[in-house]
Amino acid sequence: MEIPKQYEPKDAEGRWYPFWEQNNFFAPETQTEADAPVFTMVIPPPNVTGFLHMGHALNHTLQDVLARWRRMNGDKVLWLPGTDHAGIATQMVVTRQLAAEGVDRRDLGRDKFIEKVWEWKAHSGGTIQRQMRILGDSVDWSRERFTMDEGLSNAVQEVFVRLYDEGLIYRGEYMVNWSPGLQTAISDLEVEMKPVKGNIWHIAYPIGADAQDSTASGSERVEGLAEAYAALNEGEQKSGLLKTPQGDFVVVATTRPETMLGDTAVAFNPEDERYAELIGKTVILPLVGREIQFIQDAIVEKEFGTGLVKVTPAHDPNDFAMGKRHNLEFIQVISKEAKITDAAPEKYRGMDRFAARKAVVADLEEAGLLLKIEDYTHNVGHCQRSGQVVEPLLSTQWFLKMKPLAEPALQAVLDGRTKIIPESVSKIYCNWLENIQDWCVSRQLWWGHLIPAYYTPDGTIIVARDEVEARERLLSERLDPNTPLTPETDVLDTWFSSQLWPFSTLGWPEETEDLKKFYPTDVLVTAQDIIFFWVARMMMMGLKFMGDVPFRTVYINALVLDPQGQKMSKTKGNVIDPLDVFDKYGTDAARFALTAASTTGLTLALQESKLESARNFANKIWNATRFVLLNCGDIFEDQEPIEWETTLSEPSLADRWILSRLNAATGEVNSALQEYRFHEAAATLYQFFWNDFCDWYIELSKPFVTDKEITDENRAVKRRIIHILERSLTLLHPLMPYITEELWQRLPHKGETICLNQFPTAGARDEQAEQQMELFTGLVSKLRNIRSTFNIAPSVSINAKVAAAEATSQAVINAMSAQIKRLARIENLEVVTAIEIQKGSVRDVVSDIEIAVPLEGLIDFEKEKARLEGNLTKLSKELEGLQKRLSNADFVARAAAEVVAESRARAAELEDQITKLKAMIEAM
RNA sequence: AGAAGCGUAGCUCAGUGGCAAGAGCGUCUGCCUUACAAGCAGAGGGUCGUGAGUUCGAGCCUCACCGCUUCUACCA
Repeated sequence: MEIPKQYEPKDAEGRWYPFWEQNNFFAPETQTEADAPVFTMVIPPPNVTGFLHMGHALNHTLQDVLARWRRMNGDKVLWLPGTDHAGIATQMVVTRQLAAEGVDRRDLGRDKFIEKVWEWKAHSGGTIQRQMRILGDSVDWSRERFTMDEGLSNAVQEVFVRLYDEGLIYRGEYMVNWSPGLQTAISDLEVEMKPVKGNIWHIAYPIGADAQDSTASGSERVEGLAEAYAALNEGEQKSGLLKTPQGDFVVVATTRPETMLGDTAVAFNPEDERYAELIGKTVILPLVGREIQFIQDAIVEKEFGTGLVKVTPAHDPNDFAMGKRHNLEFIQVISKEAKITDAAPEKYRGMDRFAARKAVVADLEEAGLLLKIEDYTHNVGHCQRSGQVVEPLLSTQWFLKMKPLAEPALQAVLDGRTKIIPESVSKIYCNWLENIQDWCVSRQLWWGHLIPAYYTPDGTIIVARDEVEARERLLSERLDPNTPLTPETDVLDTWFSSQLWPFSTLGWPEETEDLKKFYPTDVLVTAQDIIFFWVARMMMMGLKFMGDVPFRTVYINALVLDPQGQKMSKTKGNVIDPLDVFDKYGTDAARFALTAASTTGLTLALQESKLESARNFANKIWNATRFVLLNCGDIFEDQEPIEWETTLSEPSLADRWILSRLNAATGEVNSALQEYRFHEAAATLYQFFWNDFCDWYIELSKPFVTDKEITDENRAVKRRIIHILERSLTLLHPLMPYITEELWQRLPHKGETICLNQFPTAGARDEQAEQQMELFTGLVSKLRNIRSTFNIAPSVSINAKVAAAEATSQAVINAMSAQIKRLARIENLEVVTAIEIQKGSVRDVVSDIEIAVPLEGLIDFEKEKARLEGNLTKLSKELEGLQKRLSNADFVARAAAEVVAESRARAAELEDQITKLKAMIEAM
């Protein structure tokens, strides 16, 4: 049989996915047992425009581990795939593509553009799906969904209408985050605050009553204000006014001087005595000439800047609130294009906001009103998608009231109906819900779900599923059903449809079989950056429309960092493409590395070394199987799976031990996955397979397995090794699907695929066998250690004497003596009752066993003495600690009885070893 | 500004109040021992951030401090 010495992942990875998919192994219908438990997950839908990034690779791997594990446990598993229409991102991609062809989106028109998007999706939209197949995602492709599908669009419409009818959706003119780059409103969550180096400009506003026409128009320069301001700041501030021969001035400080064109008040704190005298007075707004009032508002902090704030109600959220409170005028001086409007003086009209800032500053300087410029770094909102500075703008938009929806979603997590892992994330979740703000859901885009609303010529809003229903609603509101209706052109925020994902994908609002069977889902595996965007909103919608939480458990997977522990970002240029990684190391290795790195933390630094060791592990699995196939293939009589052999020969110590270790590993893997401790499952499998199975069991099997004769005993060992290997591959399959399928298919097996092979359940441990094996491995290791310490070449044989105090130890040594000799390369192993003092021997002790290795002439006595004394010191120190503890009456009285007993036993063992070591040193 | 999390071997991280604090990688030594050099065998490496407290007993619990990270809110 030809089997390469190195595992070549490409081969197996290309072959098995089509086989799995064509045979429908991943459809829940594959599980035909009627009362099988149902296990459901919906995939966090990636953007249809996107490519999978490292975060997806991790996210999908963990979901696939769960799905495959549960499926092998006999559950009816549905892992539902799909993609998100990603309004902004997709519109940008297609717009850019059209632009490259020389076509302007606006010339094309809305309907044609949307056609183009669908065309684009048909041709280029399959990337995600192809990549998911490479990852090995065991999703049910027959149930794949897209957020713009007809069914999901119906769900969106239905939800919108119902929420509107309940008064939870409203339309109105409010301050929103406007993205001038995208020409749409965006939600608070889509605004990213970034520190920007800027300035605070201190500007003098002349007091109205005293103001001369000249200063108001700015045609004549005011002299000496800056000096007066400096003087004012020197002394005690009784009054905040600047008194000059040309009249009194107040000073405001601002980071956005261009917005002064829209100022309609100047505000100060009611408790600020410096400005109390200003009540009832007005200022003349420089450059504009508008007379505006003073207001008092507690939001203004006395200590910040000058304690006076210019108020621009149409261009700042706080000022907007003040404007509402004090009934101020709202003057929009910045347009949706971020240009100065006609509401501003002619000179500035049409200027870009940043150009206008420069012009305003220059003109104030000219007029002598600019008193101070401070450097200042402050947080400025940027549009997450376009990167442009967000403009707070007064705009008519649709909003969703969140408080009434948030309350049940909060409660569901507090009372544990949905469990968030890790626990710390649920605090973040709760905190956000407790302070939730209304959500601006309308977007001025073309690609997305149209808001189901109509307007009559007089501006009455009719929300309805379609025009027919709209006319019915007109009638029911006693309006003319033939009134001309203009449909709304705004679309909904993409997250408005994503929040319905756990039930819209199952057919809602229809009462489908799937919906009944699969809702609520069991687990949502997702990333922490979409807890607010997505998880919290799904919770709200699930509770609202399904009356139950959308998922029992939310598992937050780690954020994948680069090898230096830095967040990956395009600007830093440290983004790692998962497909490159999967290509280089193999899918199974990459999956294993990601699973093994999924520890309790919220981040995960992806190191090459982890991928390498995972690749080496895959190779180890390959070669262990290669060994079995080459040496045990001769007993494959038929394809019947090989069970644990008990009849041909009595199981040896090694046999009992490996079965016990397998049971231990099986139990640990099952409980680790049950509790989402992915790294523990991976570590357990790695250690069991490599350290127990390969390092010891396969090694111990060699004399039997490579024997040309097939005795009953040899046959039994072969059958046992095949059994353990088959069980190991099955345990490994959820983490490493391709290599395990590839190898399992070559072993005697039942069933078409390892994907549906029964996952092992843990049998009983054999404590005695484990203890005895520990004695054996300890002895072999000690002998190897002696060889290594004295530089005995592997080719050189040595002799050894051993004497065990306990009868059980003696029995183990006798039973395993051939193996001890083979593994430690001992020519003659003498088992004696006591070792007499003998010069020229290396002495040591392991557990209750004394060892002597005659190495006449090879021993440096000084060094050897130092070595033994080193051991002695170490043991004595430990014993000292134990004795101190045991002599403490409080410890003996209060500590658990087992702990005390253990300490005593350990102390006794140490005393024994110390005595032996002392004798050995003495004898030298 | 608030909130949360993290500081354990050279690196990345595990670690239920109680065995002698672990793993992978890296380092050092010796091996092409018939499954695997992507391997085998052996070794070295730790005042568990600092300081106090609780406890018979603390890497783990409490408090303070230092350092790093993230999230939320945003004051002109």
